[in-house]
Amino acid sequence: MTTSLHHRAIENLGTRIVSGNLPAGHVMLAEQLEVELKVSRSVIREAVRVLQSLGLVETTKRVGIRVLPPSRWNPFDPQVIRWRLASDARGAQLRSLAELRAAVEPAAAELAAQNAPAPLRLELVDVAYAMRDAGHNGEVPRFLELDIQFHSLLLSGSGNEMFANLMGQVAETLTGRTVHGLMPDHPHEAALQWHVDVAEAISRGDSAAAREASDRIMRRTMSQMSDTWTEQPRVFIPVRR
Amino acid sequence: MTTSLHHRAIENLGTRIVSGNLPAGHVMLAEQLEVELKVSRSVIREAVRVLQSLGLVETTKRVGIRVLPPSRWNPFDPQVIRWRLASDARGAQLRSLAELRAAVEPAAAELAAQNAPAPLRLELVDVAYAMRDAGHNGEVPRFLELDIQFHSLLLSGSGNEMFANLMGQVAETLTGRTVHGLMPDHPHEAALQWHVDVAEAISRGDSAAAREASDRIMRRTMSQMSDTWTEQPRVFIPVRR
DNA sequence: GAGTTTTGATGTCTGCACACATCGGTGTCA
DNA sequence: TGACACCGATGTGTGCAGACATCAAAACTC
Repeated sequence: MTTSLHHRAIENLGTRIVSGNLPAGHVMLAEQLEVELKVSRSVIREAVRVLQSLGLVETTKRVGIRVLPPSRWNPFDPQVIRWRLASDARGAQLRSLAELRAAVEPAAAELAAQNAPAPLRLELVDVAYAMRDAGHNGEVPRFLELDIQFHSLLLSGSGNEMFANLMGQVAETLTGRTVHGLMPDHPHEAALQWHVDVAEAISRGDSAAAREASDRIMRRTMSQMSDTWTEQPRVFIPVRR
Repeated sequence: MTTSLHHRAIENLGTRIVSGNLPAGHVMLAEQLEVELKVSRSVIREAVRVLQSLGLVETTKRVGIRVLPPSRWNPFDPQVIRWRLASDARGAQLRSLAELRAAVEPAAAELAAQNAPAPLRLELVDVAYAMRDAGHNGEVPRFLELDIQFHSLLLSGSGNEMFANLMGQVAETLTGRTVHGLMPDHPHEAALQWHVDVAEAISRGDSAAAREASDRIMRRTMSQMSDTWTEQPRVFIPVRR
């Protein structure tokens, strides 16, 4: 009752498709889904429309509802990301997000140093120092919270709405990293200082220093996580012409 | 006739919302939309469901269909990007995409040098040299085509499906740049060589050189376009806690 | 001001007509 | 006789109309 029926239908089909349970090329009939999910046609139709806009299925007359291959999915949609994180491809999704983050955050730091509003800069500095303290004291949950806030502020301060939109996904990777025990109780001392460096550089408008310090953080986290990813298969999306 | 009714309804409402014609907070009634667009209720409902999944509207009982502020839109959705490119915010959208591209492409080049399949590397080299020739001969349309192909191959070769998915948007920015007369008839000589450098570096698996050459290309294009963007207002998305 | 009732919009279900892609049969021609 | 083009039957999504259920905002009562 808490969520609407069509929403539940979307979740059901979305998770099954992304998990590979419903493979690409598999065709379903609207009528069959009605009885399977025990909902009416209108609910099915609304759910299919949303899945269609996400690139997960296509509908063809006289054929039915066909599941599309992963290369057609919208990899930036929050729902698709969530479903992938809940599937066997969780590792590959985390790597993709981490690579994206590693590319974007230094650029965001550079832009934030140029454009961020003054209050945001001040808050960023406060959070960086609070992070350092929490890290020294081994307060893991508080450190995670501040870490998410720091990187959210950084992305938001870039003034690029696409960068800012990655906040949610970044939070996923950070929490995922701590939940999976990939974070030590006491974060690396240099990394803590680099966060402070980023905040201070942004605060004084030094875009080059901000980018460089952020880049250092990203390179460290990437090298830290790369060990666990080597076995993840990479997917090459063909070029559409 | 070629497009379905619900698709036309999505286009109609999507363009009007993104253009600001239907401002944030504006509420509509499904019944009212039926008569306005002269379609049945089911068409309206399916369209609203899709717009809801894009974060453009929310539905509340007893209130209606409320338009959400831009901070809630999904800035990575291809439809949203297309609507923004067709609106007054075209400049801001192009800048966001260019900033994203500038951040991602060097990282993609680095990854491609490590992971790209052999045939893709060869094709990339061919395209780079073809680009250089087309640039020297002032064949503008052919150059644009090859330019798009080059950067598509690069992103695709990274093996990161999120990077690869930016192909379409990158094509938009490149065509938009030439259409708007921002491209000279004879591209910068050094830039042409940098493209070759990227391809060669990827071909021989030199990830550092690939990143550096790609970074040079990006820095040049950004500085080239920055003049036209200075007047575009930046939007700061608040941090959600 | 707190609790209750009313109200009005979305949410869900159902039956029907239509459009149209696919498939198989029919007819024509070589 | 065989190959091919045509064409109608069939099945499925698409669109429509109307009914009832649900639930939260708003009005009302105490």
